[in-house]
Amino acid sequence: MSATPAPDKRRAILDAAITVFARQGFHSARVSDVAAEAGVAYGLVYHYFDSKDQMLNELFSERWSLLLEASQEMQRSDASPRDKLRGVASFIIESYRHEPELMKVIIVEVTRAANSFGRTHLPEIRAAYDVVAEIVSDAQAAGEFRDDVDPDFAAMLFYGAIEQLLSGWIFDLVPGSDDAFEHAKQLVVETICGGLEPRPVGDRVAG
Amino acid sequence: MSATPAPDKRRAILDAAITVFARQGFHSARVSDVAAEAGVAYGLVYHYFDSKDQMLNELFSERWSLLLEASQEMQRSDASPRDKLRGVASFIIESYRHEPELMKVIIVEVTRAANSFGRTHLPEIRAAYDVVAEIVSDAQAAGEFRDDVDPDFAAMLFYGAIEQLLSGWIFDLVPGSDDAFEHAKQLVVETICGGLEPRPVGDRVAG
DNA sequence: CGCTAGATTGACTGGTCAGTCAGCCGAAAC
DNA sequence: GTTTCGGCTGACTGACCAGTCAATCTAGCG
Repeated sequence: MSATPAPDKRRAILDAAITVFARQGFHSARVSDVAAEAGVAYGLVYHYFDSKDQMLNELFSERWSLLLEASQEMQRSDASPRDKLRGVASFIIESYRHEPELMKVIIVEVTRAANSFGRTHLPEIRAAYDVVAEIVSDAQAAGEFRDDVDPDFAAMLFYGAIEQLLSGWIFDLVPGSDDAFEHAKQLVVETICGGLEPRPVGDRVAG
Repeated sequence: MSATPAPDKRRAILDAAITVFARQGFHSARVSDVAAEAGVAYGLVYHYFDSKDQMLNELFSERWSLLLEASQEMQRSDASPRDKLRGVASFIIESYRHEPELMKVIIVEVTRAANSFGRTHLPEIRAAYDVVAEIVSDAQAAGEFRDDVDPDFAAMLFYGAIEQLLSGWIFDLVPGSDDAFEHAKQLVVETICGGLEPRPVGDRVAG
């Protein structure tokens, strides 16, 4: 009947993989751990997936496409550049708030693992950077951002900063309360747009 | 005689480890690869080192202590906050310019590998963040930086941004010419201190 | 009921390496 | 010349684990 014959078990395995990869890291996670966590026989994992790698690839792509989509939607909107950036930052931070394990896996095992899975997914990752670069570029064309900063450069700073924040929460370098999340959303954009040095006059009119 | 009996071979092994780890990544680098690269018998590696891990640990700590020292020196100097930050950024970027393989290993295998070696060296890594946080904190006390941004938060943004830049060069996301390095030193500090939005009046008086 | 097909099981295999170890070699000591 | 000892060698071992596969189970169907 359906194209995906028995989606329950397949999903259960994927969910178990999130938990196990987040807990032990992809490398030291055994396939048997995933099977056990899912309450399923070892062999069944290979019924639904070609390899251990494929599970991670699927987890990443599934989620990253949402991020990409959300970013593009922000970019297309008629919000201010600052609000567009805030939208992207919010989406990422909200993703972490709601699914910290999945985001941990994505950041730690893919995005920041440029040697292994990061390389595989480089095009997808870069696509997300490009959207941010576009936001900056448009803002420059409209005179709302200074034009002596390369948009790609700005995009790297933006993502680097947010990833570092998430890493801080993931590894308890810094407490990750709901309050901290809300605060961070504002602050990361405020800092990147406004800078650390005080503005001469009063604060600019916030969007 | 000397405390370190035959430093030549030991150093040769360590240097070979840099090359091999940078080329293949720590995980897929075999100890036999390191021995071959050093032109040395397999067993000799274990004469000088307890384990494969120890080599990486030593490479990291050796270099990171220099970074920490340089940062502390900047922090103690009477330069402007902006110049202090530029000093730290410059040191890191210069390190990459002169020893790209070593820096690649440090960033990719330790700093951004929070699951494995990053965890081991967390105290050292955090110490470097703390110095930057102190620079920011002092600047705030002197009224030179706005005080509504948490210094630890600012430090994370700063390091996140720089690491992302290095990653871009390391993995050829972005060309890494001498020019790009000089430009990046200026721009990363300028962006973080000055922000992406244009300053109302003329540029502030640079230090 | 007998048949088929897909889901499910888990013991087993094959390959990969980190780390060991028994011994070799050359130089200094006597 | 012989002894000693640390640097040095590389074949070998033991552990680990991804992926395989033959067999069993279950459900639908005529």
